[in-house]
Amino acid sequence: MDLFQLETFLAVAEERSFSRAAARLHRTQPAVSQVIAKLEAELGETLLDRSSRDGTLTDAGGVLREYAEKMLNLRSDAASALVDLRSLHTGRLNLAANEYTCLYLLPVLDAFRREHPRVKVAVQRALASRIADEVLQHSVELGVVSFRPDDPQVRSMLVYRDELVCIVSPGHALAKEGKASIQRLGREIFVAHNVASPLRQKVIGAFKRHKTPLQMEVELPSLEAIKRFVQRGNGVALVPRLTVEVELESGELVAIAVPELQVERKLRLVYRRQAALSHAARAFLQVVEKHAEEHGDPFCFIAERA
Amino acid sequence: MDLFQLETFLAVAEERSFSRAAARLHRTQPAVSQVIAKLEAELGETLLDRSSRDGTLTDAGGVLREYAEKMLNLRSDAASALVDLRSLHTGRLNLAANEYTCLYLLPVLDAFRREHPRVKVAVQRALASRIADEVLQHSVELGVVSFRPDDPQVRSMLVYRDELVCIVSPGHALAKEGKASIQRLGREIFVAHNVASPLRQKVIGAFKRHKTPLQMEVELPSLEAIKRFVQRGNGVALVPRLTVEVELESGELVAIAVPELQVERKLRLVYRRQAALSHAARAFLQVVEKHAEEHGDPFCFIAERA
DNA sequence: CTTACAGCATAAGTGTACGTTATGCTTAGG
DNA sequence: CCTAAGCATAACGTACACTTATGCTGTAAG
Repeated sequence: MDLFQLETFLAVAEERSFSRAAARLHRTQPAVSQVIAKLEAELGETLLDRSSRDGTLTDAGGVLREYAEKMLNLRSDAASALVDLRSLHTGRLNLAANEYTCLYLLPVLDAFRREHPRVKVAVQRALASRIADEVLQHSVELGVVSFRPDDPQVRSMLVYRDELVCIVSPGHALAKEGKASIQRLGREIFVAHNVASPLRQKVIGAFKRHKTPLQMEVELPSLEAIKRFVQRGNGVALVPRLTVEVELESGELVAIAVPELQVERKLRLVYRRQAALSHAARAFLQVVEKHAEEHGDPFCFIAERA
Repeated sequence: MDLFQLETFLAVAEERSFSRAAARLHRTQPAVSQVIAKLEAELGETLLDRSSRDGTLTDAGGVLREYAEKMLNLRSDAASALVDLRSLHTGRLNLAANEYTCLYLLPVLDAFRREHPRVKVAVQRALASRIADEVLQHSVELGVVSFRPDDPQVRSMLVYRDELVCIVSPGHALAKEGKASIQRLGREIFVAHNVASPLRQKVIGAFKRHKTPLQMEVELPSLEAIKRFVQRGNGVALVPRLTVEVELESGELVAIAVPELQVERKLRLVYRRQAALSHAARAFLQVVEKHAEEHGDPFCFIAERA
């Protein structure tokens, strides 16, 4: 029992004639006869009442007709579901990002949603160290990380350049100056993020190189908490510029240039392989490219390892 | 997109491997590869992520899988529905009979229902003259009539011999005698059925042949009414024995033998063609045969024009 | 790093099966 | 009784799908 046979059978049942069905199917009458005969032989049932000459179905034919209609409907449903998927009228996009890189996603997601409003988007918060694994295990399709993953199965694409920026409250002694040496910073209380990250190591390394003591006596669990703490006039913090853009703009926080501490952060989209991605994910990559092109620096899009 | 392709696709999706799917389908691995490749080409979509080597589906593959499962389930549902039909676990039997011949059907229907309790039965009351047409137009599959239809498309089978019997009430003058000549009957009031039927013509003809006047002054619309009327002591009536068997047994009515009025009634099942009948109808014919064999005369089954 | 193996793709050859044209059979209508 | 319509059957060619054989790629082991 095949869809091809059922299609032929339904045509005969609807046209109430072998010859007319053949015409409709752009085949000859014997072809139709043979298909029906084979189907009947396979099922062990007569499907059409030849004696009546009016193409009436037998009881078995009537039963089969219902199922045949359902199956053929499902086939066209499936076809249009695939078209929907391709044209992004449906679909789902699973992303992973950590607290900080998540911020990068927001404007891109905005653009993506505008272009493909029917595609569901889910951003899952994850530790940066685990994102590559999640991509590999199909938990998510795309992830945002701030370092190049070493697993060769994971492709990545540079999507954003960020930098660490030293922030103080507007009322802070350093705020007026607008810059400070690393030695000067050493006299301040450092507010740190209490997650082990490559960022943290870089900062500690820089201080060590300049033989400057680092007073890291306050550790807070979220960037939001760090910002609020600094804003109240408590010490200084080194955070990705992306996370404080709004506050720097509004003057709630002030950035201090520290020549010895120019730490660049490269954000990358990581994914399995272009071909293995869903239509939604591929479309997302396109939006990212367009977004990068439109915004230029610091949204400097550089394709690496395409 | 064919069920065969979908079956292959589902096997691969479930086994998460082309090779294992091939083994399950008793085919070789290249065969599976080719089927999938062709399906993908036809749909213009990659269905399986080859890079992952763990047989994961792409988004299109995931969408297709759902539809494929539904379709294949429908196919097996259809197959078992046909088996149900064949084994008479389902089905429907439409019959037609008139007021009188309906009585013949009752014990047969009883036997049929005992054998095939899941088959629905509907007896439609119809005028004898229209039953052959209804059979031809597929309104019903089987009909019971008391004459051989002349339409060559309608097959018939003799299933029962009945006779006309003259009935009077137990208190009637003729009841004691148990028999009467046609001339004697001529002196009685005849209660007739007010439907034009071949039966009626036969009776009138017999009286004419014996040059006996026929006092047909009461016409009633149903056999039930005629029986009740005669039972009250009003005249006599000629009715099929089948319709008064119960009353003759219980003594509510008395049969009078009339040598000149021996009218035999042959009941026939009419139908289109054996091959065009539903499983239920064919089973019904078998039950009729068995019933006739078991009960012998007057259930004398004679196959005519098989 | 090299090798071996696992797994899918590709190629070439073969058989089945479906399509075609030609024709026969059955039934309805003139 | 003859003709026409409609389905079945026959004969034949082609195309598709299965097979075996082999290539390619990525992964794991030596």
